[in-house]
Amino acid sequence: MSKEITSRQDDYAQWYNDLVIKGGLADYSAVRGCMVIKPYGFALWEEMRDTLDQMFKDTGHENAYFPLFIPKSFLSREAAHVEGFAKECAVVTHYRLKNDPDGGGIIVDPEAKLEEELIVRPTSETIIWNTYKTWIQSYRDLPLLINQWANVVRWEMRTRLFLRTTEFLWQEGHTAHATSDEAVAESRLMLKVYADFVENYMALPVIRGVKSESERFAGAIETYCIEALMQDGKALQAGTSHFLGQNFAKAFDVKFSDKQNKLDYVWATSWGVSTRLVGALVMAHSDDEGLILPPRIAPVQVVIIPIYKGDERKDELDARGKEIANALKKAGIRVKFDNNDNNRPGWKFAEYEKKGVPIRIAMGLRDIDNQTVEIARRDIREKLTFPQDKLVEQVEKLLIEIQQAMFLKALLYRDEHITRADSWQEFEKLLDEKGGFISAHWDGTPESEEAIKEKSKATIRCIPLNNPQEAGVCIYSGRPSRERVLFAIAY
RNA sequence: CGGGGCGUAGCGUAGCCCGGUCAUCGCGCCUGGUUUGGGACCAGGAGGUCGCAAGUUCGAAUCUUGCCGCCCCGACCA
Repeated sequence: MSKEITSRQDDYAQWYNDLVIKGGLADYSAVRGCMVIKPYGFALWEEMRDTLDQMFKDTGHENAYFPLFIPKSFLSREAAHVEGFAKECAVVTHYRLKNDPDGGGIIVDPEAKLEEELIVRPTSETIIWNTYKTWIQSYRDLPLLINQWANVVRWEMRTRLFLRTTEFLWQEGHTAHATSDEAVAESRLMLKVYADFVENYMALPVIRGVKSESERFAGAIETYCIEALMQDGKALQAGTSHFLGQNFAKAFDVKFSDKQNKLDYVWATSWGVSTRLVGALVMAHSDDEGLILPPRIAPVQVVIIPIYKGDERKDELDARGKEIANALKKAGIRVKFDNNDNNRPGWKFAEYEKKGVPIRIAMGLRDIDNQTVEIARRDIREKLTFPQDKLVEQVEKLLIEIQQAMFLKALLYRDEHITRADSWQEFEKLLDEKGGFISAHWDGTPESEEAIKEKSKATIRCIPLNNPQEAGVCIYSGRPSRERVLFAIAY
């Protein structure tokens, strides 16, 4: 990313929009705040989704599906929850349209008003816990470990492609447990799953932590989160896992009999990641030439581009290209052989760079004669010539190398952008000039947190897990503090 | 919902101050040909109620008023 682009916020927004749109991931739609995810973008999401889905299953979870609509009364059962979501709900009030008797178009039939309005789910805790009530009677029914892949709607005031759209795709896990400890362990386990996925597949280092009280999920006792850093120095919450205590069990009256036949409310967790992860990927890894996708989740890992000379030996080039593509495919590599003759090689090079394909293999007559190919790495934009034999091994090795290099580059950037501040002046100066995470003492009160947010726009992103205890004074209030927490301007 | 900017062909735009061959240019698209190692070239062609509505005027993309939509910033948030 160039200096000029980082220097101004609106240019950075433009840079990001261009990456998403020109990279072929998504477009704005006719509906305000919603986006169309294009085939390439959806293929990327599918790679991420399928990987996560397997990780959930490997940790004992099952998929299910719950309704899109939530009766209004459900939402009000948990007080903090309703407060958190009421302001951004889409509401269904009618179920029929009719022709306008005054001519012209079509109108909502006033006679088709619903007795109880339906809320388009902003999240599914309420409808799910209403269901769990009928599923859980005994400790033998526990733990209940369910995930759903779904769309949700939150009527946000301002939207951004992938990062915040009115409708978005996500997964939400909702589990029920016999003990508090078990539920806490579950929410921590899922945080680990998320962190592993984002770091190992998305090549994006994250900080694991817990949210402060005021940043907590509406209805949670504890919110665990992973926080990533974007190239403009702003933080992005990449995933959350909540320990819900017995709040939802109480609100929806979900009790179980333990081994001693004693009735108790169950303990709950919920956890989710969304298509926002795609946005994180784009912002964290791209450069001015376009997207850079990490090999492990790139929908196309290798693109092969033949370079023709008229019709001369075209068949030979095609045959050899397909052969190489098949060999790579057999090794489990996602490969595309692009011999579309409508575009010239230079155009294709640029196009696949914009799409972030990790490896490009170019092959012309020169290569056929020399038994070589040209391999170009997207991440460091390096071109090298390799012999065709052992190409599969070479590509496999390179994909791993790229994955590692991308993670290390992001890690280096992230670590360089965690800075300690010991005074308010230092804190403001860092926010203004450097950005990133700022590690500073905080007195632990919501009042100081709020005042800091008000004055600096920075929020507490998290209190890192296993945070070292260290005596100090709050950068805002001057009162004693036991530990540093991470502040940042966030998306 | 506040502040800023913008709506002209599929996309990006010039023209708007100062009303009158003015609907500009680039990309893309279609046809034919030559091409293909970093976004090809030549020739020909299609595509527009200048966001919508009203007003001023002999005459409006251009001036006035109202509306609609979009983007960016802020508040809100994953």
